Amino acid sequence: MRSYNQYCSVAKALDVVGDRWTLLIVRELLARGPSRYTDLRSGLPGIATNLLADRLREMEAAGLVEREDAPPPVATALFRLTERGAGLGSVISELGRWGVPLMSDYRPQDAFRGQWLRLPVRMFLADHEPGQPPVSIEVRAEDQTAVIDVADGRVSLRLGAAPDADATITGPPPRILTLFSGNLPLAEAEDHGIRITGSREAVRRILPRDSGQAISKLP
Amino acid sequence: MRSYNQYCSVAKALDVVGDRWTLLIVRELLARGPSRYTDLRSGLPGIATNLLADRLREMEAAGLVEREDAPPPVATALFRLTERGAGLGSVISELGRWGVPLMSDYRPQDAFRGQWLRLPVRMFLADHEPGQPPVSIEVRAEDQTAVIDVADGRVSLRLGAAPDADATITGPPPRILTLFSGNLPLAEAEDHGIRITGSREAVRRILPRDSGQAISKLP
DNA sequence: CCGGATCCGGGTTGATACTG
DNA sequence: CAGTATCAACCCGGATCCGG
Repeated sequence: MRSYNQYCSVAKALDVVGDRWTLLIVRELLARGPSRYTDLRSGLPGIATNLLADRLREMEAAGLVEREDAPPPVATALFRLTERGAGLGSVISELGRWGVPLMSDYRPQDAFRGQWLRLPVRMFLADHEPGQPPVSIEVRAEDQTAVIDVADGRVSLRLGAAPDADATITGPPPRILTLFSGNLPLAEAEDHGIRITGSREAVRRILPRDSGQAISKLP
Repeated sequence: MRSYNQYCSVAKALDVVGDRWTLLIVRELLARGPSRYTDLRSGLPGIATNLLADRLREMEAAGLVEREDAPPPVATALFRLTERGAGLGSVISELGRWGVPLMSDYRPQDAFRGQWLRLPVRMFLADHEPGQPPVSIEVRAEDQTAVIDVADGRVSLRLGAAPDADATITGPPPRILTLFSGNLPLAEAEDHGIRITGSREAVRRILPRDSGQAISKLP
């Protein structure tokens, strides 16, 4: 990217991360952890393969990303954030928070990935009964499956299935987001395309208690 | 900007503010308040005039900016942030904080504007003696002049001169930044191109007490 | 299948000139 | 002062190809 040539820390930061796709690559590495090239590509639907390669090189040169050659047997490289790169987490968080109201428009061409739930989970959900034993909740949105683990008073999300989950939540991504943000009472969820099986108590345990104003009301 | 077409609030946010120059226009409106077109242009050195006009139109359409026609006497239009646009303040702050270490490279072609000190002032300076009477400190960096007002335990910056200031700080922008960030002890400042006149007590009152690790050490 | 490199068309940006 | 017009240069997106 061309430099803005301004002696201002915001401009200097944008000189480094202002290129198209750069911050989304950081988002992906934050959400997935160290990733292979191909996994990054699938987590960044729409990116041209040459652009991903270009950006990763630039980000490596800028000290945001490290390329780690895996040991001989696998022979596949991993990309991971450096500490400096991970320092962009707060920027991503604030951008994501600001963008929440925009989630009310879900267009057919919008892609969705399970790991993109990690930020909303951290932002909206909490364990309201930390004393209780751990539970796990499977989330199925579109064709993506992820698992919310609740333990030690903390809520976290991982990719993959959990056949023995205490509950499952199934529905289109925007409905699930609305549910998580506190704008869709659990009681009304089933009327809006959400299906819940198993322990509703487990779900109630982590949903926001007060309705957030985050996402616009349902139509 | 082309949409990323991803159902993720970070991607949606970047769909709106990810274009080149857009966040810097927000920075400028945050730092200066409602501004005329020409003032924006001078606060965004390097921007092409057609791009500024384009961006302002897009930002108006996106609800970030309002165009206010001033009352008859002046007959000049002002651009101001909407509440939604001002909500980007935390994004700008985090970007600016992340960019602080990059301020160690000051290149000859880097432009500088007095209002760009507003973020560093808010980030680094504080009134350590809130009980004392108000003071004002004039800052001269490059050809820019600004005034730091200290009153009611708060520190703020405004553009313009203060002939009756209690103290003045003069020096190149990077040295002043280093001083503000706590990485240049006041005692050594004069050896590094900083000139201070008037009450050093007034200056000491607002400088950080502990040396921050923000900006890299001096060469 | 993984991890890119190369090529090309089109859209965006940048610089400058010009205008009400 | 507040933009519009024009055009060249650059960047991005999409497709294709290539070596392990």
